[in-house]
Amino acid sequence: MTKKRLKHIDRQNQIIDIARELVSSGGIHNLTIRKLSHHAGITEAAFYRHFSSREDVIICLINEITEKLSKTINSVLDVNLKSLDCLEKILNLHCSSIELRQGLSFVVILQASEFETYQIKTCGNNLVKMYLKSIEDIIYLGIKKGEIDRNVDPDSAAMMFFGIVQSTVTRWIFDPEHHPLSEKSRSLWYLFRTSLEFLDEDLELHKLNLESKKV
Amino acid sequence: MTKKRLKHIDRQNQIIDIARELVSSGGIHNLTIRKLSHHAGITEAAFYRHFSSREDVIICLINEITEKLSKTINSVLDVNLKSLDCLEKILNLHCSSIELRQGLSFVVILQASEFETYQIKTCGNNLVKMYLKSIEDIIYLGIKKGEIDRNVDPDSAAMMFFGIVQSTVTRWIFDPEHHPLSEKSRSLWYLFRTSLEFLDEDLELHKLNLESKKV
Amino acid sequence: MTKKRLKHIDRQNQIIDIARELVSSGGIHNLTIRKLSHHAGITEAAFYRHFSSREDVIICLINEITEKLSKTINSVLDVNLKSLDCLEKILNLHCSSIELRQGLSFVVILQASEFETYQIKTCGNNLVKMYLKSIEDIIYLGIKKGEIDRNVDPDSAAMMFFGIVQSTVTRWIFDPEHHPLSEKSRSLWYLFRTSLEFLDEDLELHKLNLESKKV
Amino acid sequence: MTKKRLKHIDRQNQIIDIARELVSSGGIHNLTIRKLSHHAGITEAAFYRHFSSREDVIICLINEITEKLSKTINSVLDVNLKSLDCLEKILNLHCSSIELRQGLSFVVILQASEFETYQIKTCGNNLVKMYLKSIEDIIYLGIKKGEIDRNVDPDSAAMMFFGIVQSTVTRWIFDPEHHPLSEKSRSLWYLFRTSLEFLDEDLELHKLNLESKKV
DNA sequence: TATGAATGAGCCTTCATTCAT
DNA sequence: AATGAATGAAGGCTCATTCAT
Repeated sequence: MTKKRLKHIDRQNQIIDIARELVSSGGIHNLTIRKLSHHAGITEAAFYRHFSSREDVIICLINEITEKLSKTINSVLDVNLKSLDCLEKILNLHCSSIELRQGLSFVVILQASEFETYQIKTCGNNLVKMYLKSIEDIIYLGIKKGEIDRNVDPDSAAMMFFGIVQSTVTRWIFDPEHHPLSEKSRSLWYLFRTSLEFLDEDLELHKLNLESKKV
Repeated sequence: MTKKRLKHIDRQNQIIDIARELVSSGGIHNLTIRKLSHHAGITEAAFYRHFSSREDVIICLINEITEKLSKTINSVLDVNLKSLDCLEKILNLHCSSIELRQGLSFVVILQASEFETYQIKTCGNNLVKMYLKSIEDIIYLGIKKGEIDRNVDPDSAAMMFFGIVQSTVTRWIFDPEHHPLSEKSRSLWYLFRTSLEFLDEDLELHKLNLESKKV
Repeated sequence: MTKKRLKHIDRQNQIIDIARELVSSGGIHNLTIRKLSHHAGITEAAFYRHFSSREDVIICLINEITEKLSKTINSVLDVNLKSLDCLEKILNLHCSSIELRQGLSFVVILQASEFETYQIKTCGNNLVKMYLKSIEDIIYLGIKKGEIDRNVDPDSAAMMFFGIVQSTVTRWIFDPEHHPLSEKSRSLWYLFRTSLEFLDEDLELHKLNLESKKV
Repeated sequence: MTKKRLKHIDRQNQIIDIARELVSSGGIHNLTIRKLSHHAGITEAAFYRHFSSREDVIICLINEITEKLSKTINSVLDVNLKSLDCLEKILNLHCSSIELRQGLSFVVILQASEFETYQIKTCGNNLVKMYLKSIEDIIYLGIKKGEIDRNVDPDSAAMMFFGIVQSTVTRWIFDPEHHPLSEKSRSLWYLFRTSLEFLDEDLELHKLNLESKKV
């Protein structure tokens, strides 16, 4: 075992990682101090050196997910893409094998926290709020840049986007073989985009229309 | 206690009702035989006269929800409405206080079953499939009747509809006060409808376009 | 179901038979009122019409076994055989498939009752005493008739006979395939007989010896 | 309570000892985690620090008995005695108050394991096999050394020896006062010895016979 | 800093038995 | 003569957490 004598911060991160895996694979009540400790190669008592309670781990886990998710979204934003391409990229990232392997997607952890203590719920709430706000901002920008129909309500669109992610994950969880995450998300994406932009042919007509109005 | 000596069927229904409340208010691991029995005013041993196991209750609960949901959807279909109006009605029903009070909505129970035993998961899967199929059928009909754009993929649209319900419920659970179910669902609905039908102005342009092409 | 509405006595016998099977196949704590009732096709409450308690059934079972065993031994005695041939017959009966099928042999039920209530233990004690007494009587007769060495202590010999049955059954229970009841009992029987009678060659010498003494 | 905070190995041994007593005094279904814990002065939860399950204790108990029994037999063998004297010593040890007090004799534990799980049964089977093999070896040696009749089948003789132990214990359990273990075993032993060796008088005749044949 | 022993509350489930109908 | 509903005690076991060493 080379895992012994890790620094405090490293041990914490290790435990958080294990926590993510446990929740992903068996729901939040698969997250027990025993399993956490055993997987980390420490005693149950030693666990309490690094976290004050089970609640503490869950909160840290959610916060870490919030941060990572925020970073991921921001990294996509850095690239100078159209708003819709940004959203498409984000959706693809959610469905990528990478995110799945390292924690199934934030959706699962989020749902898991729904009925926990007040503090945990608050963290879950922050995660939702942060996520929706980020998506909302992208859509708002898209409207400003004329890429998205100005009649679209950014908040609702963000909710819808989140709904796509959620329903896709739910379906996938219940029947992983028949519903690969990536496939369905593609056709859902086209539908979603349709609701935001003008259909291609309509768009052209739209432009013509606008031009004729100008004249 | 005046509740003593109920008939088998009545006790079963009573227990299912309590089960629904317990899951709604505290997630599936708030559903314990102890709580179930105490709320029903019987001993834990007596519980086993009416259900063979904890799993049994959950399965019955999910099946009952599946049935009720199916009936609800069918009852809406009976009325000879446009497809989109049907869907709107269904969405409103999901958000109505009635459904909430008697079980928070099927979404919560569904999510709760994700990490339970194989049998429970199977029931959950049936619930999702039934629901999506019902919505899909309505959309398919709408396309046939020319009320919905024929380019729309019914399956994806159903998923999107389900996503709307899910994200709305999730948000509401985390912050019930700031996000009353009914309000948000309204604006989400308009967005959803837009993605299925032709936007009004575009529709006209569309017609014009078609006519000009004819000429 | 034609089993319903049996006469009291028939129902009792039926239950005793089921009890025997349950104990034989799973030890005495496989004998539960639930299993007894279900196998008999009656409710648990109805069981108490025929027996006053679980203890009652066990006592009746042991008594019935005591009676049957006594009859079996007596039936063998009727035939006018040599004492040793009687014992051999009895041993073979214990190992016969018939007795096994209808209750594995009294040995198992006997052992099962070792740590039950005082009353049950008393019945078990009666069974042992009756059995040993019967065997003892046969041996005593054999000595009187000059078929068995007069130095043999009938009580001890009976115990030894009982020991053969017990150890054979024990071995068989733990490894039924490698130790068929009938095979081993045969060679054990020869060994036992040797300890009672004179070895053939010695017997002849013995006779010669006696004759020479007479002269 | 002054017994608190024992070391793992000590607690384990203590629990095994209690287990032996419980089984001895009330059969295997008197061995409950509750009783085990109470007698050990710890909580039921604490029990699980030292054994993984009830099955685990039973297996450990049987294995420990197997080891001790093996050691006992081997210690007797060390002394350079005649085979028959060895067996007599072993029989006496089984009946000695020492072994009784510390676990009633292996016979009871053996019978207790008959209807338990596969793993427990396997351990019981090992115990029987080891015991019979040990006795068999002693008898085989006796035959080789000319102390035991060469016509004797060692396996059957071992079974017979085991049978003596079993029937003696059974009788004693059902009626401890009227059947002290030691008394009966003595006369049984003589009978058993007779079946292995030549009767004294016959032996002399035998010798004469042999001599006359030589002439 | 880490461990090993222990706790108390809770889990699901089965048992023999009772009693009103 | 039988049923259906209920009981109280006990079973094996897991949980998050504490504390002396």
